[in-house]
Amino acid sequence: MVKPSIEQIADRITDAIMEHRLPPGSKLAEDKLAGAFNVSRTKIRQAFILLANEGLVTLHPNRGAFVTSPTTEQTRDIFKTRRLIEPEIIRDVIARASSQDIARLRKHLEEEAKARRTDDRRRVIRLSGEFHLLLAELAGNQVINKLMTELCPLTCLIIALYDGPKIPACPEDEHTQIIDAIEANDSATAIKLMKRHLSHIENELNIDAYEERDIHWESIYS
Amino acid sequence: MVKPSIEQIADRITDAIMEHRLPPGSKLAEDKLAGAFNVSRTKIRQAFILLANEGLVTLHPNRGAFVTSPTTEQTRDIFKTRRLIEPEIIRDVIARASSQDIARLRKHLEEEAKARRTDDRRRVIRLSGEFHLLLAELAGNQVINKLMTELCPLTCLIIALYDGPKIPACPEDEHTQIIDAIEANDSATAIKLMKRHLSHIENELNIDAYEERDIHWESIYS
DNA sequence: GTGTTTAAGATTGCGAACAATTTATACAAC
DNA sequence: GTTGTATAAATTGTTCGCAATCTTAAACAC
Repeated sequence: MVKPSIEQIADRITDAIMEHRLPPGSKLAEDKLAGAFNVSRTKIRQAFILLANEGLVTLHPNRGAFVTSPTTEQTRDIFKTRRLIEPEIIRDVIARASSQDIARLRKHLEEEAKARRTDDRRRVIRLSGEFHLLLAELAGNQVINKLMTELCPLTCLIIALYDGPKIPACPEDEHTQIIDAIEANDSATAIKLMKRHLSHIENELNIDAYEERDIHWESIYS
Repeated sequence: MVKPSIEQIADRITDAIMEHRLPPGSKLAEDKLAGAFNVSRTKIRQAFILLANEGLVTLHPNRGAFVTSPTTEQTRDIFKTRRLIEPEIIRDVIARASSQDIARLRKHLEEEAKARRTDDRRRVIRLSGEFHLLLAELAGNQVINKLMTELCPLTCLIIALYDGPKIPACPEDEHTQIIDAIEANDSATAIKLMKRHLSHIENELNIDAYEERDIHWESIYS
């Protein structure tokens, strides 16, 4: 049995967070994870450093690692950034994507639809996020791609925190419409749909219910 | 003597890279750094993980950590991303910045000018980068701010690799003009100037081999 | 019953020691 | 002079143990 690398450990934890198996606020005990992955605590700590740098995990000194609970400010910043970046991704995809790439996107849509039909909610959430990751990959900008690989899991975390009773992460047909517009080289429409899509997700969140999560102690005791 | 945190170690190394005291390709030996910072190798390795995640350092398994030598593709992606993001930063700064914030920017321009007058080239390079970081900070978007704190040192690295014979990282007056336009709430002009500014930097680069120098750790981290 | 103090237990932070791997050196062969 | 190989040295990768800190629980006072 070969031991996993730090990145592999971080990826496994990221997957668990994206699928909501590790809800926001979960304690990540070093010993438990070291046992689960069959490695020493050192490697777990190193994986935590990676995850903390991406914002998925928050480290409290001497107290341990916890799955981040994004604040409303972070939520706003994340969606604002995605609305800035993903239109650019679409422009690049339209400029660069081959027919094979479009086929990959279509295949991904199939996977999403299948997961939806079988009511595999966790899989739906992850695949919805990975649709945006696939687009970022096809755009061919490594900097933006890396940024998206951080923002997508964070968005999943936000959905876990704030999502309404029956909201599926991303409405399926919106993804399909975006790909239709991309395939038609209609960047204006694709960008408009993407922006609307992101706004849909953000607006479906009921942030008000959880406003107590980001309390400004300074303003209270000033 | 209090021991530095992982982040402080990473920041010190980042500073050294930004000031071109650690040129691209430099080997970062764990023992040497552990001695320089008076900590165990464990913390140095953790700092490396942070720096590698930001792209400043490249880890070669069993061979060690090296200051990254950005490729031409990475250079293109970094500048493309900055041209996308920094106009948005300017919009936000114009929308949010107080007169105090403008004063901070003016003060920074003073610092830059002073470093230029005293021919402190390393300081000029770093301050030029930090001007963009200050703008990002004032924009108030933590996601974008974090991205810029990664892209700026990388840009310094690129300048170290590819800069021409006598190009000062950023022409001084361009920064001043951008602030003038921001203070006048003229976002169109400020954005145009910023894009032109970034293009200037990118276009001044010439693709040449870099010269590897010997590094004296004691003098750098005394 | 509520709240405080104290002690035991558990967890994290750190560094030293050991193992695995690479790099440097010496030397022989061609 | 170069190439190849074997050995030694140096460096990285990992584990383990100990100290510091936090958490829990029990004992105690009110």
